Amino acid sequence: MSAKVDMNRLLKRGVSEIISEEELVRLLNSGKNLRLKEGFDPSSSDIHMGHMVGLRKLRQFQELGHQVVLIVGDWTAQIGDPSGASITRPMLTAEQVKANAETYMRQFFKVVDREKTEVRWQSEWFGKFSLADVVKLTSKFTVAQFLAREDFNNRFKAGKPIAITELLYPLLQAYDSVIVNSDVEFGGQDQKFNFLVGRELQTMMGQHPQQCFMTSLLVGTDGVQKMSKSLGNYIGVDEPPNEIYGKVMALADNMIIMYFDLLTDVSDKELAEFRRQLSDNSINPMILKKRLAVELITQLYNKEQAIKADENFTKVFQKREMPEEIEELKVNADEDIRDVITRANFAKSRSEANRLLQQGAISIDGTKITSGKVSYQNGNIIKVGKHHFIKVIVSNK
RNA sequence: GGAGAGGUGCCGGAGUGGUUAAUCGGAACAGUCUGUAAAACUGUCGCCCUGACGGGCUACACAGGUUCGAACCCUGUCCUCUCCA
Repeated sequence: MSAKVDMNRLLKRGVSEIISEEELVRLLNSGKNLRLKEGFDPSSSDIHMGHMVGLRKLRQFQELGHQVVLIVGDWTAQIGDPSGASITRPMLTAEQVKANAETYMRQFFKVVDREKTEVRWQSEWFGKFSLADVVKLTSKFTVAQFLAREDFNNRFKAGKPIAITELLYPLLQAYDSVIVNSDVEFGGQDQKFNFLVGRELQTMMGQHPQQCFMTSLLVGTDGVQKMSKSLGNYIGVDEPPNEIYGKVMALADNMIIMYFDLLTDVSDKELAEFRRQLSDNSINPMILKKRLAVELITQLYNKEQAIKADENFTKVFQKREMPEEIEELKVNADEDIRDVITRANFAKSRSEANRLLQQGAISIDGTKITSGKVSYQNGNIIKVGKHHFIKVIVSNK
């Protein structure tokens, strides 16, 4: 193992809290191959940049030779994580869980090394659980212990409901740690309580308690709330390069540094330089966002795709030219253009298409259209808004 | 078992008999501007006909009812939440 590991980068960048850091450093220096536990809920399957902060950490640990243990929470998925706002979640069928898990893992391994990952399904052990086992497990903890958790405490004080199953969630998660003999558990800061229960349970069961590695929460594209799928302020890991590029370019300027810090490998020195340039206005923030977009797409796809997306952006959005590839659509010679753009999915309804028409958002070969009645010629390019294009193929009846 | 609160458009949340397709905020979309798919500004934002003017239809949990007229009043049903025991 390389002794020249950049501990600062590993243990500081994108890290919110480590319990305990001292012990973790000791373990890292011991030469032992650590088992790094990360769990996920197959109730949702998409990974976004917010998750990527943690996945990148796993990757960095893997590069030091450690082993990731990925837990598929097919059992806890049915309970719902209390850290979320909503308590009730629909029960998923076995097929749904399986499909979600597969999607999740495909995305997970865009960042994490599959070769150094062990995948375990909760049902492997909880499937055999009896009521007696559940009672035994619950008997190890008290209500007071659980009420110490901030989320539970707040809700309790506010007279808001706490489902009994929610209390079970941390217990099950903790039990996972025992089963896989976890050395370090990874997750967001909101997982702290669950992680700590894991430590206690492991100790009770005669294991060395796991270290808790909590990564920073990434602020979403709205610039206010943490990135999450349900808030719709996310950039998905699985989105096409052009989408990712676009969403990055749409970020508010004051988020640039945070994204570089948490999601890329640019050095601390360079980061400081970016900060300076932004504060004294010696650089157009747009330039940095382009760099950020390229870095991210390179990580998730490859350099080539990143460059392609970069070129596409410059062409289509900055120079307002047409993209390289434009989809084709067959139209009838006398078809109303509002029907055409509705059919092309540029408008949800004809009414919406009509509004676009009135707003002057539609043009054919660069000429603005004000009436729905137009005649087409093969190869006409219809443009809707700033960046929707379609090439017309006239079909004669 | 008892007491109470509430279910409104993508989301949050006003409205409590007529000028309400329904204030406002957010999201989204369009336009202007710009060194940026940042910011700012303007507009649009149920469906359908119309280039526009204008018109039609469907909507405020569900089903009935009262009324010239109901998201708003009454009855029933379903659902959610809180408190006391």
